[in-house]
Amino acid sequence: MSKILVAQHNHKSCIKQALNSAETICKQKKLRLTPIRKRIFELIWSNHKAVGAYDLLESLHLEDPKAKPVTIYRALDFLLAAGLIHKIKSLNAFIGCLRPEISHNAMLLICNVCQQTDEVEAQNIYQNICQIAENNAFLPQNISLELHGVCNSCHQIQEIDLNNLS
Amino acid sequence: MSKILVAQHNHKSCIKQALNSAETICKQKKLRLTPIRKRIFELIWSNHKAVGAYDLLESLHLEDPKAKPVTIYRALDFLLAAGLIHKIKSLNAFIGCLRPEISHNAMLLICNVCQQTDEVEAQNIYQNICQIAENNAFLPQNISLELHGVCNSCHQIQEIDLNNLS
DNA sequence: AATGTAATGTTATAATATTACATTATATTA
DNA sequence: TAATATAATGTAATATTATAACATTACATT
Repeated sequence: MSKILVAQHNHKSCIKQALNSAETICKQKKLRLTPIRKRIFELIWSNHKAVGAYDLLESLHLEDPKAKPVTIYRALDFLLAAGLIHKIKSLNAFIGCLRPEISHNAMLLICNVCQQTDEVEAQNIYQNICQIAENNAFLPQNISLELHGVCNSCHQIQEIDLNNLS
Repeated sequence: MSKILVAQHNHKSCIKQALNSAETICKQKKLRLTPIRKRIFELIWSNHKAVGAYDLLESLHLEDPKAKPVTIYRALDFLLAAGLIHKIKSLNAFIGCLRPEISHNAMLLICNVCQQTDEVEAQNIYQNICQIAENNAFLPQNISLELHGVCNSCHQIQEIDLNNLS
């Protein structure tokens, strides 16, 4: 089951699409997606797991041994500001945004088993949150909503494993 | 307005109540609220602002110059596990839990102006989140929900300031 | 009192992130 | 196009947050 799902996901086209999208957005917003920024964006997109800044640095070192932490953090700052990636605060890690073209109210679903992160629309939750804020006379500026758990694939694998054991 | 609100809040009794509550809970759960843990709990409760681990260390150093980071982190781990404090992931900081006696589904309201943090019940949001998770075949294990913005007091102050200026 | 478990002491270091200043590349406009 | 301003990158140092490993002490249980 899991293997089939993996096979179905053509990640190369996934990266390509993300890059195209990023380039379009940067052109529109007149932001400069320089080679470094683009490369780090690609590295973030190398899979669907959140990646730490120093993991990125390690990857970049293969191509540019002189790269320094600040290189990574500058690129991350740019990509965050451009809305092209998310920072997962509970992990101090970064993940590509699945829908950068629209300002969306998303919730991150972070799998504790396979570490893959998904992003789903959560407009009504955001409305709910803003309502509660309003009830408390609190002006919302930034929402951080992260859900850790077990994704569908991993859950199915666990079920299968349990069946095999019994 | 702000001054009146501050005056209304008797923080000494606030700390005292938090401590009583913590002691009751630890007794119930057979957890050991040792002097160190208790002291760090008090330091966290010294105001309603989230506090960093190294700020706590600095405070503790006034009483115990030999205290080390790990002393703080161990106490924090204990207090977190006991449900007596929260970690605010977006700040890497810690805050006393307002309702440790009940397992509650809370949302943290973090003021970007005065840094004070409030905690409000958000049962329906949690239900919402779990519903969306279910729709995505995702098993929720842990929710991190942090809302940054401007609290009532600070908002009122801003309004007053604006009035004065005009 | 003997023993096992939990808590703390102590040292070192890992992991994450930023500051400051020099240099280079790009954009703007004179 | 050259002059200038602004943005991006290079480089070194350091700040901030957090954990690992092992010794010792305190506490709980028998």
